[in-house]
Amino acid sequence: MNSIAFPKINHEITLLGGQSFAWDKINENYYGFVDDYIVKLQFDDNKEVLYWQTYPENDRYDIVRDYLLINLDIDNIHKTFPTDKYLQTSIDKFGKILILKQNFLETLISYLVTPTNNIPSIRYRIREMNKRLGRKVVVDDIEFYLFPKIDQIAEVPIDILLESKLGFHAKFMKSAAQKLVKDVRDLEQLQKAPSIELYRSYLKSFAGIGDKVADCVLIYGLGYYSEFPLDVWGQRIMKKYYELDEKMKYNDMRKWIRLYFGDYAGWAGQYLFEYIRTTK
DNA sequence: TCTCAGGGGCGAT
DNA sequence: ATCGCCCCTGAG
Repeated sequence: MNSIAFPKINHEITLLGGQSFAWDKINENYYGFVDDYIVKLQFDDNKEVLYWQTYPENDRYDIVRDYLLINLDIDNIHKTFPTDKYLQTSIDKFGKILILKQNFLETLISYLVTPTNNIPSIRYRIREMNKRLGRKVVVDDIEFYLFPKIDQIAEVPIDILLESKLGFHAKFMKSAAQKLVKDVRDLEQLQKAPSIELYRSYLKSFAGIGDKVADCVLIYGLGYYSEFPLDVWGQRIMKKYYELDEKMKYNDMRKWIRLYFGDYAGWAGQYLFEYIRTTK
């Protein structure tokens, strides 16, 4: 395994906390599917050193660096946060949490599975799909499967997705994949002149993507850290802990949050929800 | 064995 | 604007 100095990141929360469904912790090692690779990570007890390797092609540091935002100074992000007792307590308690830079297409497809599913269930279903459509990579005698290519999902018979237990999400996934294949030119245009509002309205033009899923794709798949996905649970927390109006709507709440938490509101959300989830 | 909610969104009223 | 329903799984 390769090693690099790595700032103290709470890897447990970062990798298994629910922003990504790609990681498994097996014998103190983390294995995850990232683009065309299985990535293996290991952290020393002091969280100062990261050991890593990529498979089947080894030593792809660029993949690890970009995915884990190795060169980003998280302290600078913390400085943008408001003085807030919950946030501060959470950072003191958990240390640094990272928002992973996930593949855009994978994030979009994966979050179509999230409505009315819990995290273990989402992870299970995505792995079932990967088994059927993704490339197999064996690491440490364990079989892993990569996330399928978007055109594979576009062309796959719907039955294969249904066998993967994707249920009523299957048709959304397939039609989304078809739309993504068809929209290559539009996506290139969006990448040339990226804008959060253009991306948001593009995302919401997909069947199966509403406000919440759109925010998830914006922050986790596109790196718009100002976005703060609000599931029913998050809305409940905001109402209770920040005394927001009981009838406040999604978009009004989003505006309030953006104003209060600042440019990295979504990043702040990782700390906030983790804290409240574990100390309620 | 059975019911039911689980990190939403859609379509019909 | 509100309200069933979507498919499947595991918890109780």
